[in-house]
Amino acid sequence: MTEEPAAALDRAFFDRPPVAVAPDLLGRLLRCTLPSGTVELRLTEVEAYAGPDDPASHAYRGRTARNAVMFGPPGHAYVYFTYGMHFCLNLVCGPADHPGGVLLRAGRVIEGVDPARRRRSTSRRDQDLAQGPARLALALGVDRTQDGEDVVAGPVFRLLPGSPPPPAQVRSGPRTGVSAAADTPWRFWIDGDPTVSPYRAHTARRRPAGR
DNA sequence: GGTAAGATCCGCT
DNA sequence: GCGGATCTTACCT
Repeated sequence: MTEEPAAALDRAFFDRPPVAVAPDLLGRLLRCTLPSGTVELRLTEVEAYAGPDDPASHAYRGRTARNAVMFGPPGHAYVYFTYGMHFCLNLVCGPADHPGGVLLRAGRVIEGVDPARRRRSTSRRDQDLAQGPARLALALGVDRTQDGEDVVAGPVFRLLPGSPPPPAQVRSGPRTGVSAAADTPWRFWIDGDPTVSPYRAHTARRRPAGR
């Protein structure tokens, strides 16, 4: 009686533009298996980032060493380091000549609460464990080591069908923390879910000391 | 070689 | 609600 692993989403799932993939990711299950523990979460908030046409996308200025994975095959993880201390996890999607991705902004941990809580020592409630993109990456144990990992059938990640919410519960709005293309409603979330991160408009960084 | 801004989070007021 | 932490990336000279 071997337990059959649940069927993963088809690879063609990611062979669509980010704006089409993003809302379709809501309610899906992402499982991450690492030596430090296995964590599975239900995605509740995502953001789409397109390619050269999207000034907010890391792919906007062309291929670099950092964003090379975005220009590779869809269905892989793009992990970047930001603000000097945080990692964020994206899923690469769209045709190879239209590099894009979906930022995973929030989710509800449904398995592996213990390892997630160990990594998120400051988190008080279960709903806070993956509430926000950097928190989500930390709860899963993701860092740059996972950059480029296969999300469909890789040893680390596995994306499962899960239970998509009814269309009426899917909401959209401006992307968070983005100064460019702020009027593009490419952030999608499950309405009323407590794990969705609070919206915060982009705030300009204060001038360095010394006036 | 220097510098400014960044797909953020947390603690304090 | 506001500002500090902390460092990588990319653009400018």
